[in-house]
Amino acid sequence: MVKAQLEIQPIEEVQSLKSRTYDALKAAIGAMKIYDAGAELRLDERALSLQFGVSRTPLREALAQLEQEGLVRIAPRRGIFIVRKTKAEILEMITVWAALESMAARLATEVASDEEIARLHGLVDTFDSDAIEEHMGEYSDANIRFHAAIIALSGCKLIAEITHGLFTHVRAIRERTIFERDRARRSIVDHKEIIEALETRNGERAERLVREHTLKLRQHVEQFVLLD
Amino acid sequence: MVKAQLEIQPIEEVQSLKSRTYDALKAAIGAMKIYDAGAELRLDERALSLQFGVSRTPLREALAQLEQEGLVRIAPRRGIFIVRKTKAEILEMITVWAALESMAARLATEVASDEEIARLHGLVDTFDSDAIEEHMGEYSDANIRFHAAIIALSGCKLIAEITHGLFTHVRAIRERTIFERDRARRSIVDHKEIIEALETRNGERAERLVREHTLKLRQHVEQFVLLD
DNA sequence: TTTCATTATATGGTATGCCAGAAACCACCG
DNA sequence: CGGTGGTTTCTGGCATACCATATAATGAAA
Repeated sequence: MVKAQLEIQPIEEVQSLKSRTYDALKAAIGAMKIYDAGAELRLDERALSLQFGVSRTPLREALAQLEQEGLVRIAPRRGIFIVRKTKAEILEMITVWAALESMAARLATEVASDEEIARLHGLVDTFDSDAIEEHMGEYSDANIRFHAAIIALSGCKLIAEITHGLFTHVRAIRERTIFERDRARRSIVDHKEIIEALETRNGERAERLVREHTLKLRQHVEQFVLLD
Repeated sequence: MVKAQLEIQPIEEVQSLKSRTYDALKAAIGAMKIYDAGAELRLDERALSLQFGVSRTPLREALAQLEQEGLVRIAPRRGIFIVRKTKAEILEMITVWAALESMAARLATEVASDEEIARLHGLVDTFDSDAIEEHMGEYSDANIRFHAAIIALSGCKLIAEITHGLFTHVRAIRERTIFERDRARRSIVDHKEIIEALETRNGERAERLVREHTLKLRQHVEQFVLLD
């Protein structure tokens, strides 16, 4: 049915080539298996400018932003390289994640509505029962969504922003993670406990559970992920 | 005495105009009272390029980085504006700070040496006794150094990096903070407690004290800082 | 005098060309 | 055959010119 009134939609804000190039580059880097042995980490400005169909100027501005964000390193007169994070750096990222998400959980107990918290159940129940093994691939995504949901519940945009930035880096090593099947199951138990703490508005407990849960991940990565 | 062998020293790594412009711009913005009423928030590319004596290209790359960092906003065809953070955003930054520094304190109890922790005393004892009122200006700096020291003790570079970035924004409102004289005194008490928790390797307590201390600051800013 | 359309101008966006440094290549010499 | 010095080439750094759009200025019509 066509509405009687004008369909006003935000004018197609044609973004600048710089920002579009930025997005495209970021996506391309994200989709790349940069930790594989033979991975080509060097970026060629002129080649990229041809591939994207833009001149080097907006491309370079996009690269400058990616450099600021830590995704690439620009070596003057040497080349532009995709940055491989060291294992130590990944561990630090997870540590920061633990700090931020646990704070988010605490905030959530103060500001989130009962309905919002209840909605978390939908993000864990999906993987109840024994179907876990078959959905291991999906588990990781669902896992991420659960944690993102808690952060959203805190209402703190900055925490969401920072953790999202961290995720960009961390997910690149996801494929190098050896998921023992038991981890997913234990994880779900943790998640349910976290939800319960949120529901009972127990800020201290929610914070602690989230922190410990994420620090478990850190330890797991430290033990089982091969890097460097 | 002149040594018999050549004095090799790292060659003066002349930074690119882009990065030098970035530093200069960041410093200039930092030194500016951007929250004053009549503050000129608009930046003129061509004027800046003349003032810095560089062309617009490296200047724009520096601006792109500052935009990524959230210090300026580039409105296509409209202008480049220094970003004023809203009070809500400042509060979020302090919240993140609390989360990260409290995690840093926890880490410090695990990895810092006794000597390193002992050195913290030097950062609070300075303002012992009643000399506080006269040094109110310096207090703020010393305060910052104390917190930075704890973060350094954690050994987590990423926490240091992120909080440093936050500080860039937060210090801009420092001059708008009404410091009741009592706050500094209570602050010192808090600091001493924190040191004690670190010395006794009480991670839980150190984390809690730091969090509560910083959240006090948040509440103080919420109550007494005028913005927007 | 006010308003609206037109024009001018200012400002950021993009493309391009040249420059300098670094690396690769090569020829010459030991 | 290996190493050294010179030359070429490749790549990023920078400057500049031009373009597109937003805004200001201007003037004509109501």
